[in-house]
Amino acid sequence: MPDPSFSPRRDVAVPDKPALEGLEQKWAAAWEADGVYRFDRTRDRAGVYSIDTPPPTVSGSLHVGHVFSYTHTDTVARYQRMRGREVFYPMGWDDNGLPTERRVQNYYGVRCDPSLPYDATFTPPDKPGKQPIAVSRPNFIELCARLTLEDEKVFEDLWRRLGLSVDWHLTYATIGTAAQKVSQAAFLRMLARGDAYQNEAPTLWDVDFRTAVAQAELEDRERPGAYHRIRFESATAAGAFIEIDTTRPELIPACVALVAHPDDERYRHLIGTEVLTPLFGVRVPVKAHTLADPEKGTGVAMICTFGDLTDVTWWRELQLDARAIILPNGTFRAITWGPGGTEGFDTASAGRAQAAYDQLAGLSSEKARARIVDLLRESGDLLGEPRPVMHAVKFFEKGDRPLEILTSRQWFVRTMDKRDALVALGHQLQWHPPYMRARYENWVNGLNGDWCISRQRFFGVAFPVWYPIHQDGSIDYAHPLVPDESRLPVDPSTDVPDGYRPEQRGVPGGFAGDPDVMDTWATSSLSPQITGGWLDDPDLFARVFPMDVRPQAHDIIRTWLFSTVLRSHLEHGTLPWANAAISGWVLDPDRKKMSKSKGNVVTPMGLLEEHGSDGVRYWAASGRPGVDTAFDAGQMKVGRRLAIKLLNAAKFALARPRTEGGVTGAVAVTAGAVTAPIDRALIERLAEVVEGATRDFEAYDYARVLERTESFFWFFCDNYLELVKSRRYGDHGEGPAASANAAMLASLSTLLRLFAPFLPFVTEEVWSWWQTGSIHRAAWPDAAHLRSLTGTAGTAGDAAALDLAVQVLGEIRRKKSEEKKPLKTPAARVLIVAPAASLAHLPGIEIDLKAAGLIDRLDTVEGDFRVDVELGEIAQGTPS
RNA sequence: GGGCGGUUAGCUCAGUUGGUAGAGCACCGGCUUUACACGCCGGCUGUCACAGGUUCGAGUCCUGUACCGCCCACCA
Repeated sequence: MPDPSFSPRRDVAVPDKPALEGLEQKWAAAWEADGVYRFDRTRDRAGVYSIDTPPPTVSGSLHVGHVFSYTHTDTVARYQRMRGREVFYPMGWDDNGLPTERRVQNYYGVRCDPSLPYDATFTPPDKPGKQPIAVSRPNFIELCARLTLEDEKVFEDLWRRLGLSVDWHLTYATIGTAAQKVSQAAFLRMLARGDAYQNEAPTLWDVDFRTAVAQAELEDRERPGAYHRIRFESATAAGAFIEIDTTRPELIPACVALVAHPDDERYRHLIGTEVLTPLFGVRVPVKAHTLADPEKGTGVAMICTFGDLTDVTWWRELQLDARAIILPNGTFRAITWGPGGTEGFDTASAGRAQAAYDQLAGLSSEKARARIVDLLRESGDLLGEPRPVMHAVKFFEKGDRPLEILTSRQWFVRTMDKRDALVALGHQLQWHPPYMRARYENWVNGLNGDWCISRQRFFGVAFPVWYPIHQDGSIDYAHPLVPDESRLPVDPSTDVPDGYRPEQRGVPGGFAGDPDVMDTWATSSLSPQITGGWLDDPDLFARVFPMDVRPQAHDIIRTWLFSTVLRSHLEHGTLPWANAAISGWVLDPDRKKMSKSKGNVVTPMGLLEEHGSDGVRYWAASGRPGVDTAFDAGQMKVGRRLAIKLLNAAKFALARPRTEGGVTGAVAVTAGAVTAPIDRALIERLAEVVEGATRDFEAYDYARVLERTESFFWFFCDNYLELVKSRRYGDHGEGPAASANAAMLASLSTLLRLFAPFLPFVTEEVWSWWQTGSIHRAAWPDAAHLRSLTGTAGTAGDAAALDLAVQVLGEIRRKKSEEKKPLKTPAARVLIVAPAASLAHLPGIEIDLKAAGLIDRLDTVEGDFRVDVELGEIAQGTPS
């Protein structure tokens, strides 16, 4: 059976002192020059293995966790390449979004003001000034692009050093033109189909970033708070009160109702009555709703617009008034109370309400809370003192203050009506490890609203939409103006809708651009379409999509993975990929997630320099799919030693034996060349390793492949090579030497290729000593080919022969160790007691055993297995 | 409150159809052995979290409990 990867050179060149130093630079340059990882787009879909690479956020630095998970993907990519598939392995940069905005603002000392026109001559100051300079959105975006370009270069250098086999011609940026065009086109298609819609509704709002955020970007944080027992007086029976508990007394001015459970006997008689809010004297109804929990507080809750998501539900389902008090920046807005005052704020005691409220206007929620507690205490409406409590509060994951809920106009993607389809797609997807599907399903089933994709920010993909302005100056949101796809990407803050002139911007009868940008996930959820050339290169798209794998970490299943599945479902009616390979996190030795500060102490580049890229990759690849793994420099040292061992073992295997016939280290190994029982057993064992490794790689269990290969390799070095050393040097003739050489070379070739996905540098180095071409384009080892080397007779019984040899050799070693004798001490007499069936294998291994064990006399007796060893003396004159 | 993982040697972890408990690191002892002292050989180390159950036999399967971690939740 031909093995095209096994084409040894005639001029084998093994260095005297092989070393790892410098291999990364040497081979990274060679791979680039030779285009080893270049994607060949002439292959059809079946011949391609396509990867939906996660784009790391560039406005930060790469940390150990990135090295960890990207290595996992790279091992699979390299395996697939060696299996003969053309690997589509792009690299993206997530330079879109809030983190970049923040960095650019600080770095250049600027602030985005979308109302300004583009200034082509603008250059940022050398040093950021005290007062941020206001710049237009296009100028701001230019600065973002400029800064991220620098970051991206640093990232690329690290990835090359780590040995990621990406095709560096296939890069993308989430703010790049291609990404903008795809995002906008996909949005317009959603709009046309009705999958995207605009709505003015209560929305989760971050008061610092002053933008809407999505459910997926929430996180709960434990914060100290306090229950305040507040009394509401009956509107009809003076002196009768209802008591409630609240953690947000400052929202009393926004109170629109009280609510109790319909089955709660204590309050049933009050349902349908009205009460007056304390301090403000607003008449609000007492309502019944099943979400009111009799166990919580007093059993009656205050409904405000809006304190939390339950308030939104109550407000909507009970059809209550809206009484909004918080501005987008988180402060209490100015309000006129009393009959004829600001809508919704009618009250019986206007003067008192106004006096109270004026003390809150302009304050943040936190400050207003402290103030209103004083007022309530003075009025007697606060019963007892606040009772401190720790409770979970919702935050934007990147935010510093609790979220508020504000009514605003936002763009949404319909997801609630697609949950069943999304769950079904989750079942079609192959998850590695499988239990990660539960997180996805959990999330989909827990969705409580459509996906809000608009953000009131600047550095993102703009909504390609304008609105007509009525003659009265109001904006006609119901009839958005959209561009033809051929115009994309557009920036509605500078571009003009078809049929309008620039001077019509913002004037009655003219148009207004949509001021918002898309959520970063609304763009990155299209990563397969962006990299695959969905719009511009349908030929490429057909060759790579749906993709083979999405590698990513488990913390963004609810965001990136979910949204990508959704978008692919909407746009193509299919899954975006067949497999999801989920990586775990890197943890501190004390089991905490690697923190930023630690990540800065342990820089990835520093690790690569200290332990070598192969050493670091070894550690990374030992982390099983989906499993959080402790940071362990010890494992990197082990990996480095493994790489060094490979150099030395290869040097030995390729050394020219001292034979008259001039058999060199690199003869081609042909069918039937492996004849000695020990050699045949080794090859059979290796064939089994290859089968297992292939099976595991197909299941994305790269860690097991490494484990299997490594385990075999150490056996190969410590036992097999020691056993056959003498024979392969030709001490017992050319025939026996040829068998050992054939087995050694076949093993070396196979081991190098098994290790190649994990240790790309050292394996390429060794490969280059005696083979042509890159090992990373060589064929993955084949068990059938290996077995053909042992001829057609089969290898039954050979395994037992090898086992016996190893056991006896072990006993001799133990004896020498026990007696603290040098290993070169001869064994004067060795007696093997063993069953006849076992002893029958002895003739086949006797030569190797005697040579390796320095045995002078070897006897055998039938019986239960035992080995007796008598040591001799080291002969005088033995060279030391 | 719901869900998902985990609990095996001092440490980090394997243990895939149930069949006498494993590796590496660390530790101890020994050895310059014509690939490697960035090496080699040998040794020490376990109520497999706990309690039941199924089975001839359970680290492995079932039930429950405890603890750790993560995800989710309408936390007034």
